[in-house]
Amino acid sequence: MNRRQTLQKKTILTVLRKTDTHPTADWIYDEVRKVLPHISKGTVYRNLKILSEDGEVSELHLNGDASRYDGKMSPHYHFRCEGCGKLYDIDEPFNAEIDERVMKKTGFMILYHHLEFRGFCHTCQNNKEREKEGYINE
Amino acid sequence: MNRRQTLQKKTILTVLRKTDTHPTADWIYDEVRKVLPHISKGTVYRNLKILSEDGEVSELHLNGDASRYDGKMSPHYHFRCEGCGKLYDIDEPFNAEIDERVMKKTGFMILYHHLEFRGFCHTCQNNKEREKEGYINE
DNA sequence: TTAGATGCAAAGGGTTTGCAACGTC
DNA sequence: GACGTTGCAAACCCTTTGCATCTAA
Repeated sequence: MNRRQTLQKKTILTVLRKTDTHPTADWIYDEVRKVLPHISKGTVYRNLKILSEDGEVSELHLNGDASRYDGKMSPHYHFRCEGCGKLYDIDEPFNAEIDERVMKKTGFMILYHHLEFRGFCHTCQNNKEREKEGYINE
Repeated sequence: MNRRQTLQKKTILTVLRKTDTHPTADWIYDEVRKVLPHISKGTVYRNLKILSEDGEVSELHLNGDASRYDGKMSPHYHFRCEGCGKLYDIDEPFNAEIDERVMKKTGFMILYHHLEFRGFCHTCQNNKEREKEGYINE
């Protein structure tokens, strides 16, 4: 099962590498269609799966909605706002020792870890303030 | 919008508290049906969402499959085996300071964080060994 | 009494898949 | 030429929802 280099796959990877966001398959599909108008969603999904298996991108399963994909492969952490759902990269030093420590303790072979912070971003904190003050009601 | 205590909700919570696994809604549905044979899946989903909103259980979005629910509410970490997909609780001290630190650095209001280790469990490590030795082929 | 909860079934929505045609190696 | 890949559409499957009925408070 040897992988082939297709225009579709290359374009998907380019799109993903070019953005700083963590797009959904749907967004990627729209973006790729600007270059390859006839690409199908199935192809996008198939390639995202392949790229993820090959370690070219990572698939993030963060909430109940659609998967998101990350073209930034250096280890880094995330922050998700529970107000607006936006995902941010966190510039916090990656802790490599913790894998080692847990590996020793558990005997599991640990390859990496995901760390995600949850809370409210600046905008949503402000909105909460305004809610409290009575400007916004639900 | 006042919450009511129903037999369905109580049973779901009991089932979830009694297990050490991280079951899917479907497994919970089957389990609850042993006691309440006429409960519907919609009710299970609705209650899981309510319990999760109320902080009684937590909903884990770990991979592309179905959501899993965790009745253990004390903060703890997870390990997911990439071989068999099994999820384990990790007995590693919960790091509360890191929230504080990232909060100061970013200005985000951080409430909590999720940490998940990935790799291979004991069984799957052994299987990989056997694969290498040629006993298992793909 | 009344508004929240249930059961049922249908709809939703992201993702996967079967298949014939196509393109890469 | 062989076989991995594509486009298309239908199928899948987990989850949500509308609605009449029921029930906890």
